[in-house]
Amino acid sequence: MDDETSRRRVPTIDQVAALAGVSRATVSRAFTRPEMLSEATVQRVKAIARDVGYVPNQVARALSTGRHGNLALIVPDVANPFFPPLIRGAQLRADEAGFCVFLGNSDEQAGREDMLVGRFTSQVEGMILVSSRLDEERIRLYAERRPIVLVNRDVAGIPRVLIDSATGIIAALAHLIDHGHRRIVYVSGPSASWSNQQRRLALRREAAKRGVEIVAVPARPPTYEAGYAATAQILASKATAALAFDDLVAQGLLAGLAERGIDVPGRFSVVGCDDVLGTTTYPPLTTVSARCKEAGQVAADLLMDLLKVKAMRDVRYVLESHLVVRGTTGPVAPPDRP
Amino acid sequence: MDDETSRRRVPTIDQVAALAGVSRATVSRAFTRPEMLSEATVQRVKAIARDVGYVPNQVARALSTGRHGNLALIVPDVANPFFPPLIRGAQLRADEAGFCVFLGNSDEQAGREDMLVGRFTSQVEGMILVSSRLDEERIRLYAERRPIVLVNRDVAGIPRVLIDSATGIIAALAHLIDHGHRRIVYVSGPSASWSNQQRRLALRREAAKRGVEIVAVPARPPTYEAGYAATAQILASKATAALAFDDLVAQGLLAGLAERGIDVPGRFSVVGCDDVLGTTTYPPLTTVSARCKEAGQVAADLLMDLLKVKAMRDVRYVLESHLVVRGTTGPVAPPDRP
DNA sequence: CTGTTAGCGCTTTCAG
DNA sequence: CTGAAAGCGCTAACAG
Repeated sequence: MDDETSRRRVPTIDQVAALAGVSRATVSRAFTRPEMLSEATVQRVKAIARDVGYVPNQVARALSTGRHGNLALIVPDVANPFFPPLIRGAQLRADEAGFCVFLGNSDEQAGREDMLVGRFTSQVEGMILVSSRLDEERIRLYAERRPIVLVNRDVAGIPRVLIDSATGIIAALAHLIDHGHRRIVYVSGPSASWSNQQRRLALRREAAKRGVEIVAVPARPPTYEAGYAATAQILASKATAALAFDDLVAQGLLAGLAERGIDVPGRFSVVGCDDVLGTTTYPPLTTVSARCKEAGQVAADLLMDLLKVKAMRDVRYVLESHLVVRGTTGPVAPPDRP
Repeated sequence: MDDETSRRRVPTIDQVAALAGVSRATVSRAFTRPEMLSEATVQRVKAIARDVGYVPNQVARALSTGRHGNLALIVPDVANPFFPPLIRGAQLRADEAGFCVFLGNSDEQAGREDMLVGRFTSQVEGMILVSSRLDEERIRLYAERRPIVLVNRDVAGIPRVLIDSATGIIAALAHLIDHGHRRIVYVSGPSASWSNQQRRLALRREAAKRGVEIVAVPARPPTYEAGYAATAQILASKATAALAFDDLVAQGLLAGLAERGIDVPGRFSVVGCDDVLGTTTYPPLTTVSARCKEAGQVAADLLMDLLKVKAMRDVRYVLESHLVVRGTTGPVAPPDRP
């Protein structure tokens, strides 16, 4: 038991009950179901509670009810610009519903994610796992204990929200084609990534349909450095535009281009993906908006719905993306005439 | 009581005890005081626990001990690139110490911050308030209930960690002076901000000492847009370099400069602050590194120390900053000779 | 409308 | 070294 510092003088339900001359149940009800009590009793109890500074102990309440109004959000890396808006979105909704949110950072490691899930389980009513690295079996196991919502991870039977970049990618391709581009490189990301697969596939399919050529150049891991390093190869492909796996890669490419004195979008067009860098650079990046904030909101809403209904439905919520045209795309340059 | 969905199948201490053929007390001790048990018992209990996926219920433990191993971190805006590294840092330490962290987003509003603090109080052992908007009185009040550590907020008597940009700013100034700059603008941030005051003051003092001229141009709120919009005024000042309140503002300025065809660093030098954009842009930004990640780590460590010692010391931890020279600064341009 | 009676799952003396 | 028993503070049937 502790203790002198942290719990000293914190009044309990019994003290209030004694003072008010009622039972503990009555005090409890005065706070949780006042409509069950006479107006007078409620007032009296509350007045006394206020006097002695009584506040129901959430921990005790949680132990008894199993509901503590907490949820957990686990992401691979808080510092990756893709996640903060998502976190923000989820938090916004949680806040509105009076929920507190635990944040976990898995560091992209399944082991750490596993540990975090364990640590959170008893303290939350449900969890949101973003880009989970856990294997399906494990996810299913945890989902049996607590409602779980997945983001950007497609496991049948587990509620999930997926950001489908296909729509945006297709729009981006159309945009480039409209501007006369006929040979376009896709700077690809992690081959195991659900997002990368989506993007690559959509691009390939659409390009075939439209009769333009796609050249794939890898940038792995998908970072600024990788994009920068890929510049030479991209240029060598004789393409006039590039669509990058994400904004970070696109920025790297932009840097590589700038360093070679190649004007963007005058001589080369670049499209990013995710829209996480916003307009923080020059020229502002044309990109496929991933709506990560919405993904967070939807996931949180979904989770809290599940909590309410206490029924596990097989939800697969797909968020479409769209193209945001800014300053890095333009008409294909006229051929050099020396 | 609930319930079928949310608590179904979560193994309890009793099940493990039964399976291991020991008492609950022994299982409990296997996790909290293994040194009290024989090595063999500990192993056996833990093995079984692992098999059935037992993890001690933090809520029950908290009710019994008064300690729940949670802490809260409240920031003004998760999506502001300054905070994620800080969050990451704090979390890293908390994790290592077995703490779970609640994340709160105050949206820069004192009211919301206040509400969050209230909501968290009963569930955490302590809190970290980053760039708190609460007034001192309120902070002091809360600090009486639970240990509180402040980041970038200087309230006497409350443990705080401050990122002192002065050292970095002075280095930046020296760097610019070395390159021949004699008239430099400071693109200032929120006047109420502790950080802005630090930066401005350091710059002013050092400039006076070194005999160079500082021109202040405001960018409020400190955003990309504000930096961009300030470009004209900055140019009009006839300065040859600018030091921006933060990296976002610096980026805005960079965009404004690029749009006018002014070469950086050929014709104009720019220094950012905080080092949150990293090298994600071209040219890579010369900036004053704020070591935000360390700030988070120190704050978390400090808080957990406080928790251990149960004594409130008046700590004022100052983190110095330093200059990171990248590609946006260079020698002052030779005068135009038409 | 209000009281009684059991726990929620875990820790912790106190005995063996 | 291990077990038995007594709660931590609150909620939730079930009776009245």
